[in-house]
Amino acid sequence: MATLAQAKQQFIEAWGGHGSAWGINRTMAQIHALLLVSEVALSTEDVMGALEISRGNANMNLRALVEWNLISRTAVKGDRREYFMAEKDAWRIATQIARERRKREIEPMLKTLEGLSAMEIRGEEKRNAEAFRQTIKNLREVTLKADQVISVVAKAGGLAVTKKILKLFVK
Amino acid sequence: MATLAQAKQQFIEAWGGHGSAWGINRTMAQIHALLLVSEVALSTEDVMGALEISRGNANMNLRALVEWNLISRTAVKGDRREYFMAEKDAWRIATQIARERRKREIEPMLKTLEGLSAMEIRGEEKRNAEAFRQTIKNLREVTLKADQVISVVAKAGGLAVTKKILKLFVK
DNA sequence: TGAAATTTTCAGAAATTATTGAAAGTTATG
DNA sequence: CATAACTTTCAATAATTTCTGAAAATTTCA
Repeated sequence: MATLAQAKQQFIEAWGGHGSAWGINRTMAQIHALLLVSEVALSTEDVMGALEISRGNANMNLRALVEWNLISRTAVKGDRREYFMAEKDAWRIATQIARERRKREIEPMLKTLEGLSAMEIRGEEKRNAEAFRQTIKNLREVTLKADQVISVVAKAGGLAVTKKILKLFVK
Repeated sequence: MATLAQAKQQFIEAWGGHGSAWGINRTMAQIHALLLVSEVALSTEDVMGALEISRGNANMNLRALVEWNLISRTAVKGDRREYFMAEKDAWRIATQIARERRKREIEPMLKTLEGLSAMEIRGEEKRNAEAFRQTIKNLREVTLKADQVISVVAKAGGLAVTKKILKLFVK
């Protein structure tokens, strides 16, 4: 039987580990976890202390989390320091992550594929050039659909709506 | 105006770059790209030559791609070497990647969250423990839905079906 | 079976990415 | 406006990941 502090610690470590699986670094994910399970807003110093990391590291990753819209800066009256608190709504966390990853992974890929589509190819091998062009076109089309699936889900009204939609497709 | 070879080269480099954005390493993505735009199956030597990489590197990443089900081994008669060819159907490529990432990113996260859910927490701070438990429960629920969304799409009959489904939700 | 061809492994090297800590930069307040 | 409080930057370093190349293992075929 664990204490609350131990359970939180375990969550922070696990979240840190998973973070690296989906493209954000361990420390950023750990800070996110720490704030997710903190009852109060935390200062940079608090984060440094809790995770035993340097000021520079804490600062850089807090800023990144703010950019991802997963945490926000907040003021504590009578204190000049900046405090941070996490978005706690799981649905918003998920859609925010989806949005951000879409921006980082899918959009650049679409740009690349569109660039290649627009490219004119000189040369003799008409048949091969055509096959290449078709491969790119198909990849682009599928990537675009993935993009749309993510957009639709990220814009859906919330978990309840998504559940209903899913029910239509899951037997 | 580019030659076909130049266009392919550009695709290989771009695909390599994007690969690292979604968790597979540059070389693995480049090999995948190379095979995607190759008209014929290629041997390990061919891949080493085309991308100027070592045998060990080529071998390891070809095997990883086979594990991801993005390429397959194939035989060339009269040749004892193994040859590799890529799945060219864009829809299958996408669903295969989705499946694999779901396995690597979502499943472990669900395991973690379930473990934490099952954990009994001792201690005085009933209210705080309850809030923690609720946070985990919500994260788990949303992760599960994400899992299902991916499953549904990955099992859908193909691009055409997905397009139709999407039309119901995109104005 | 045995020798040649091919594939796999893996320890060390190289490349990349993350972290530190101290200095520079900013901002608030007496 | 001077100084203290706090935040940001960044060059050096550490940690991690990827790659190489040669040796070991496996497979094929005469």
